Amino acid sequence: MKFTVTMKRNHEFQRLYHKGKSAASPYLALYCRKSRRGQNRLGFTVGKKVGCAVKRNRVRRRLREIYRLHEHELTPGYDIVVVARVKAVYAKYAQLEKSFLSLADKLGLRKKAEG
RNA sequence: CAAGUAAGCUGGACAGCCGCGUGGGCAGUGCCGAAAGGCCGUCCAUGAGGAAAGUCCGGGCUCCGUAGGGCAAGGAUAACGGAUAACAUCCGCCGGGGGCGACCCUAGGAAAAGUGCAACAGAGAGAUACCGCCUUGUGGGCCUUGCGCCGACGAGGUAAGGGUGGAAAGGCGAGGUAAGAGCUCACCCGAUGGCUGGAGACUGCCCAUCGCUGUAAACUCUAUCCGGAGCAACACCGUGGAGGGACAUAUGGCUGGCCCGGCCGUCCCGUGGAGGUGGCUGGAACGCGCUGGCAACGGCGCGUCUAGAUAGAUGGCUGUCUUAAAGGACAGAACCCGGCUUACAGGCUUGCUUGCAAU
RNA sequence: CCGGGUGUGGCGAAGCUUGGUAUCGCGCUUGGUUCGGGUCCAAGAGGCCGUGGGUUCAAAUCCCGCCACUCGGA
Repeated sequence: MKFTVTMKRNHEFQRLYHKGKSAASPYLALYCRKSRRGQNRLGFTVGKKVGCAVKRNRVRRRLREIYRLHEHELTPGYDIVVVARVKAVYAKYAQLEKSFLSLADKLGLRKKAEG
């Protein structure tokens, strides 16, 4: 992921939950906030409620893959947090992908489609 | 063939494209840096489990404490013999229980060291006479006048029978007796001691004595074992900050109109928050062969190196094959080992038992 | 990684130490009182004591395994 660093600190997540814009679907919740950097910062939250370690890992890996494949479509300069909900465990990859893209559209993160 | 029982194996394979962690190589006069080095690119190798889980035991390792050891407290374990670094694990075996059987289950020391508890029911729960049975005394009733029968009150004997209970104090039979009673006898059961066999627990067509409620996963007693904490241990580096010392306290800067006042420097020592590095994987290791042992397990030889992350690397798409199905069994290393417990779609192998059929 | 606590009618709690009858408050149902409702009075229903085993004559209670929730420390 060329234009992205990961977010690790708890207080960074807390700031986004309180001050960022948000959008939600049955599978995911998305928080974002504009920053002054030239690159995006990305964080994932997969709570214990989702399931055991294997299930949490599977969801997180799928979400990271979705982000990686669509990174070039997003406008840089945002902090983004993706929160997985309980239903995400039972969702297929395509459903998660569709859900993520529609949420990104809602928050205006995607570049205008060119051509 | 069906039903069952025990043990073990497996937990998809291969290929392509994009992407990730670790280790190594190469290259660009690429980028950052004073340098060491780091980043980017590319190639190669490698990359979760049988339970990695729960964190229930045992050990290694590290630190703390301790001259060395003992006692107490607290905790754990509990037939016997062995295996092991050790264990509450494993193997063998004994006793008890279940099953037609293969086989399975078993916290299995001491109740005669002492204390406690045993509700309700029942006459009575180491203690007993409620009903009953028997003997006898007193005073009645009846008529068939007898060594008669009936019931009442009292004194005593009895543990056979009744009912209660989880349990009534060895069981059954015979003798015996007023009625009864291990009171006596035969058989059986149990306990203790001796003898026999066994390494031992234990055992027996043996002998003697005795007949004792249950509960210790109630307190307790006996024997054995245990110092405490845990890789967020621990060691090192450590912008800043707080502390101490040395130099300088002249000039300068900031606050300020000016004076007074306050703050600001460099080096060393030491503490050590955030963060970083080590600890970090070669080990009671794995595979094969030979060998000792009934087995657990041990010995010898040869070969192999096989995750090491730090918000945490295995994902996405596609094809082929095996398959009834792989799309969705259970499930993700976090210092490392030995066990235990729990979860698990299915598939496969072997031994044994019972039943049916055929030979 | 280490250590502790809780689970009992619909809700909140006692009972567990020292085993034998599951109790209390609110709520619920029915009846009465009232013109009607509340209050009050009387009666009643409702609990595999989280789950699976074991010890015991007998387990909510004692012991072991598991599940869920929760607290503390490094």
